[in-house]
Amino acid sequence: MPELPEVHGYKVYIDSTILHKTIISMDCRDKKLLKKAYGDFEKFLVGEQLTFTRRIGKYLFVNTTGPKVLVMHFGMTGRPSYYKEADDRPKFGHIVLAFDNDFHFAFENKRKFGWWDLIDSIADYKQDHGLSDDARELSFEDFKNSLSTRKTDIKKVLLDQSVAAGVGNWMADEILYQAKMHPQKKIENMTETDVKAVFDAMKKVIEVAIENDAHYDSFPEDFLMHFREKEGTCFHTGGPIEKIKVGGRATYFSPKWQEK
DNA sequence: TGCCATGTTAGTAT
DNA sequence: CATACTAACATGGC
Repeated sequence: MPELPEVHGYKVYIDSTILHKTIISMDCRDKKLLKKAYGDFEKFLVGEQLTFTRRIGKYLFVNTTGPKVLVMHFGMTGRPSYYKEADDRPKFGHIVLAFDNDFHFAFENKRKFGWWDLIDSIADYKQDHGLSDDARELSFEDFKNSLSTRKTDIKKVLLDQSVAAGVGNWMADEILYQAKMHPQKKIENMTETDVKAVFDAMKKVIEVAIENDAHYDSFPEDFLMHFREKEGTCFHTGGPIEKIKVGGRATYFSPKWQEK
């Protein structure tokens, strides 16, 4: 479930493995994962090198020595994998690049919700897809301004990639737990102090998750991740963790701790 | 066996 | 245009 911290980790991994090597071939088992024609990917990637990456939210932009930028989105079940022997292709490595050092790069995607695209400009893409600045770098001013026009539940707004790019379902629950905010709290009923509390919690959750390599088990003991599953008990109140639907998404929270 | 999960996108409705 | 709701996408895991 790659959200901002996981994709950050993927970026670090990719930066340390496949940059500055010439791509000698590409293989794609399922063309549905490609947003452009397969021939375009071959044309613009084979013979080129990947130069540097940039992450905005859950999107990873990979610059090349050619005219195009490769965009990767990992969907719900994606991850990168770098390996040597062609026989070691991962089971769900649906897209593979081969490099001139004999190593391979697989874009693993168990449930095929991830995809690749080829674009001309990151700035234009960000604009056209309504992506906000990455949540890790987002300013409080921008966050506050995005919220000011909204009237719906805070959790729905947190999941909106035009508000805080990179926040996904588990992060939204964790942020609201840390901020002591009910997921269905209406934006219009939130004070500036409330908004700041959510913003600060968002920054904290992002940094803690990145520090721990998005490894949930090593998160602090008062993080919701540890008792998010059913039968969980709130660290602070000892009360139950409840599961509801907000915006069609499974939402876990502590009713005693997170008041409306 | 059948439901659930994840993130985005598209379609429709208000 | 903003917002909201639903379905679709794919498929492993429980």
